[in-house]
Amino acid sequence: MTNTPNRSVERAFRIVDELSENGGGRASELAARLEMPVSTVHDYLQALVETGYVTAENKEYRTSTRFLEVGHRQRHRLEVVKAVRDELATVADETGEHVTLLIEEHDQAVILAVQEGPDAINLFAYPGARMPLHATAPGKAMLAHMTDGRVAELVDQGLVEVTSRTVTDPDVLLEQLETVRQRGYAVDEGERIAGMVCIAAPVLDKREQIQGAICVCGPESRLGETRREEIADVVQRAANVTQVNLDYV
Amino acid sequence: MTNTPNRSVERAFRIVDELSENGGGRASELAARLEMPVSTVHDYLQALVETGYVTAENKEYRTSTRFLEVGHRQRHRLEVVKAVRDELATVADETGEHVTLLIEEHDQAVILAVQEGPDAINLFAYPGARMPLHATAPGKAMLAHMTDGRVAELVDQGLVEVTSRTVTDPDVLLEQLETVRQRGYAVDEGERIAGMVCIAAPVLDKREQIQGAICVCGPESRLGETRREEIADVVQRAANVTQVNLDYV
DNA sequence: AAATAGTTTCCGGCACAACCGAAACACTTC
DNA sequence: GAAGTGTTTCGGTTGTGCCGGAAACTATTT
Repeated sequence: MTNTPNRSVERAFRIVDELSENGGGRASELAARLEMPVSTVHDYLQALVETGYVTAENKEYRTSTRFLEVGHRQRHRLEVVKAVRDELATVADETGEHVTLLIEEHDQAVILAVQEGPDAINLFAYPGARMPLHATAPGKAMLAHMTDGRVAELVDQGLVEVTSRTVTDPDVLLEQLETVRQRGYAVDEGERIAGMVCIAAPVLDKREQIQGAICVCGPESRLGETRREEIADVVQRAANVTQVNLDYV
Repeated sequence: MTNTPNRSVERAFRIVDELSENGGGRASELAARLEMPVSTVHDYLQALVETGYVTAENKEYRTSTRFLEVGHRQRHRLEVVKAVRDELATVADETGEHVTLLIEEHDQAVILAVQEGPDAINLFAYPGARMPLHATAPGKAMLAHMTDGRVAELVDQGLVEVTSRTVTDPDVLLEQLETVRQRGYAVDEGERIAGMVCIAAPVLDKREQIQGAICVCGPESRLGETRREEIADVVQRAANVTQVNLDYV
């Protein structure tokens, strides 16, 4: 399975990752961190600069804006983004909270768009940010509509504990997913960020395939039982509209 | 100079570019387009998927959201973006037009942030979008503050004609750059997009090094002589504020 | 069902390019 | 100006990327 998937490619992106995490660096720094010979790292950096995906400014290397370009182009093409159009803004207005659109990719939940309502808490949410599926409302909303086999696989990979409230028991998770299917929306109570409650509805296409999730996040203090239900309604409506757009286009 | 900058890296990113341009594709498609053996392309795709920068969905490959992530992280770290904070929004409000923040990278002007005013024309402007320096107001604003040597180098590489109005004569360009330095702002009259006028002011740091440019774009019909001067004032003020933030932080 | 065509995936041996040690080269710093 | 730190160049060896060919799928047609 894990044969030899082209070492050069793997190494090149290891370097990119490292650059991205530390916001840039010098050849020797990277070499030390990645435990590679300096000369090798140097060769790679040179090659990466040549491609235009890395820039060098006086021996300081950093990832270039080409990543933004590629990222945005792809996002633009994803149907969900088109379909969700101004729904996110509506939800942000109506709830006042922090609203995001997410999709599933590589077994993780990834943010594609962010819309902050007037009272939104400032979260570390930006397009491209990723998080485990089982520890978030949108993740659970999406999991609830995947095949049992797929879910089992993910469970097997282990349910990482993000906060003390994170669901790590497979049985509890499966039970919650059933609830999600019944109610039509998912909730997370400080399972990813302590003190934050998130409510998310799944976006499905006409074949009942999961395409993403719309998520509202706010502080626990502000989200009592009744307020949650209100929000759940708004989010579900937005998800439905999106679904219609998706099928129509 | 152009020795052998790691062929694998170059090829990997050629494939990424191709995927990005066409919004994805199959192994054989790419192989045909890039004139490479299918098996080779297949190997690369496999490796790319392994890294997480490409996703495969039932034999359809596309660039993953990791590009967004890397791009946004870097953008977040660029000082100009922090410094420009809400200035863009102010400019968009005051002018009503399409406002962008750009930097220079790899001899091109690259958009980092977009803010649309109430009357903004819908342009193909997104973070990461790039354009030639000499054919845009922000580009000229930045060129005006680069060393003569640097400018000469770029001129030597040729001044591509983007529209019929694009400045392609080196002498004219140099003269314009001088004007930019005197007036403090640059103008482009349909030199990149026919019918669009752009006005841009350079953002410098305390060492007079160019850090970026703020740009306002609107339709020719709406931007008469007096209106342009008004906009020039607004943009220049915004650039100044940004500069102060930049030096202060 | 069986046959056909068009893919993707696997395999393996050869050639050549990645790899990295060592040396040369830039720099600071004392 | 010598010593220290980091970058770049060089080149021989070795391991791995490369790609032709074949097998395994998938889809479509008869």
